[in-house]
Amino acid sequence: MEKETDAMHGDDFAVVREKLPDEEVLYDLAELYKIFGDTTRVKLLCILFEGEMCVQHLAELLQVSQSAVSHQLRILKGARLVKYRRDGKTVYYALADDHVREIIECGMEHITE
Amino acid sequence: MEKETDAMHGDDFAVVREKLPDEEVLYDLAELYKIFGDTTRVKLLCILFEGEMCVQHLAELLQVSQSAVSHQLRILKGARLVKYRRDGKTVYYALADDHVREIIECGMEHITE
DNA sequence: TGAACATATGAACACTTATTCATTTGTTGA
DNA sequence: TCAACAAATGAATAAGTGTTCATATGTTCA
Repeated sequence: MEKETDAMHGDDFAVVREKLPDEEVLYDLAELYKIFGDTTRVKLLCILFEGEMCVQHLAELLQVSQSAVSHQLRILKGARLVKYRRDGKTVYYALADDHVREIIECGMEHITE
Repeated sequence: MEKETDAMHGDDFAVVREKLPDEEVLYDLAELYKIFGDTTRVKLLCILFEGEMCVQHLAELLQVSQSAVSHQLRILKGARLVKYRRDGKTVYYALADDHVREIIECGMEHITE
């Protein structure tokens, strides 16, 4: 019985392991979601749905310090979720692409079900 | 000029605030993504794509302790991302619905682009 | 009932992370 | 060039999180 059970597990494991994404992909996936897992960052991204905005205004809208926003924007930038352009002294941030929108909308569906 | 700028900001803010999801929704959204933002949990969910599995086997597949898996399953259960059924001494976990699959696939697209 | 097994849970610890504060970098206009 | 402003950054701190270890709960079978 024990032998049979072990064999069965072996097979199951092999099948599942085969279909499972690579360790690295799963790690990157978790890292991506980690970025969305913060209220400040999610708010930033949602605000940018409406178009580009400068750091100061983002801070005002979010009611957090300029420094805090800047730190978070750095993280979003690092994950290529936002892009930016400089116009004189001010820097305008915008969504990098529509993936961001899709990901957030996908999560929204689960929330508002 | 300063007055005009302030007025503009006021309008912008009002427009953006109007379209922005409620504070509570954004909080819940971040909480949801926070759950996906851990390698162990993402792996658990991906494994469950292939069907239900008991705690012990999940632990073996993930190479983590039974306790660790159990703790993480508790979190997934709390977020209604997984469901479970008891059969004797063993408990089998499975995905709660297809939302989970969609959310993970959505993130995958961003990774593998 | 009690031994054996599967799972769940609580406390503790190490590690990560978001914000704040102080400072620096970069840009404009006088 | 220098003062004023916008944004970025580094260090420090406080709060949150995942794992481990020990133990409890729940179930089966002798």
